[in-house]
Amino acid sequence: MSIRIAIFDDNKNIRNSIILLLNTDPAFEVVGTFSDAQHCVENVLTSRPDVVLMDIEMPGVNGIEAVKLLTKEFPHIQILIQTVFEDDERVFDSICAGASGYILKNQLNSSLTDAIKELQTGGSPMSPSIARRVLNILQQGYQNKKQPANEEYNLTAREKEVLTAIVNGLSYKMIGYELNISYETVRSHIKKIYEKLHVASLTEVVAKAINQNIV
Amino acid sequence: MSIRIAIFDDNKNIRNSIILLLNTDPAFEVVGTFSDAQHCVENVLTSRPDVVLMDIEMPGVNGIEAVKLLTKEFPHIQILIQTVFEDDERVFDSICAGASGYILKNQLNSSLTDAIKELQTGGSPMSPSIARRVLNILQQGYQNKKQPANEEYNLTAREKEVLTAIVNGLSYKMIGYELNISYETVRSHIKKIYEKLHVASLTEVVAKAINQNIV
DNA sequence: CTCCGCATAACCCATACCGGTTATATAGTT
DNA sequence: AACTATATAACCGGTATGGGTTATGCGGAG
Repeated sequence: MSIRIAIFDDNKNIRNSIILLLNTDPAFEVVGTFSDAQHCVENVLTSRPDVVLMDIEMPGVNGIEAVKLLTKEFPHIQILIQTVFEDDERVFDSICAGASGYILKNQLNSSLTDAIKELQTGGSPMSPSIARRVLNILQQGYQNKKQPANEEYNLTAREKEVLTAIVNGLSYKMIGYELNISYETVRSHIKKIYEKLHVASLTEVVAKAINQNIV
Repeated sequence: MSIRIAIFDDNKNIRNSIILLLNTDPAFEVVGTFSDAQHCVENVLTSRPDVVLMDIEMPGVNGIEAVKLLTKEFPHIQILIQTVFEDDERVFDSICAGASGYILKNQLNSSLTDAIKELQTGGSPMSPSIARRVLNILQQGYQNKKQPANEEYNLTAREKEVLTAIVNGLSYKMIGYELNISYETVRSHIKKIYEKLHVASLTEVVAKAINQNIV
């Protein structure tokens, strides 16, 4: 059974050349071509494609918005972004919107058919230059998240338990009940935590614990 | 000028077959092969490769640790992970450690040479199945980060000021002083905030404010 | 012009939290 | 055996928070 494909692209020439290309391989069947994404949900509903080829720059609803709409309605649909843009912003937004692949138009031809087949086997075709951007985004996110996590406060296991309970909003009394220790023991632990984190109130503890993800 | 390549892999057969493969193309020059990453920094220092092929599973220092060490010492080095593993954990760690590409061993051969060339032109070769995982990681990170940020609590500008002060660890008295309002007014605002955030203590406010980045 | 949201402010009372200090038992170290 | 870290526990006194209630002045929506 052939792979059903829908094409969204505002450029008629590109649409036609893609159709020509895909028709040379019996593995593909173009079931719909659309010049805008205004009615993409209905278009997909009626043409029932396995794979959607999506341009980004289009009049009206842009490709990224369309991806959001489509993945919301059809969570398992495979969407391959094909565009001339390769800025971080659009790459990131497309992925977050739910695209399964992202390839550049300047290297379509041979790779497009491979890319579609990869989509069907659970892969995510990506142009190497796009992949580089994706990696950079991930690495940056990692740094932003993990950077302040370095400082070591030498909290004991018990103190971390208490700390977690505090961050979860429990009162001293509740913490004592949860950990099967007395109210005063909870206080003892918390005093120690205050010392080690160099703070003097629960609010500061919570802020510090979350921001430096100690919990 | 040919691309200088260093290989880290504990399997002698794999090392040899990679060398054989790369030697068929004059664009490549293997300048070092190492069975472990114990002395990877020195190895790279002496062999001066443009591209490092790195296995993950190795005795002693594993490939991900090696990537961290190498990118720390040589920030501009290109490291291509080649492994049989494709679990989220290792993919994520490798990228965060600073790898520029990640391909699976079961599809080396033809693609390895292409991958190395892509690295040199600023691309990040990735096996499609790896790329899928990377996209999933990004999408999840996005959801975790952005999802809880949507809820609108209808805090007024003043309430947000008070909230920020709370998160910064100020006491009611200090907040009053900072905002030039009375202690009791601060309390009034905080009571309102409790209502709107559906909480009943400062610790909960701080945790909620930070986690849902209201501040 | 009246009602509502907002910012301001005050009061009472109860409970929670903070700081300092002290103490015991246990386990691991030197 | 003496020392250290950890977990446990208690007491006192002081300050901070939390809940409920009420009130005033201002500005915008109807």
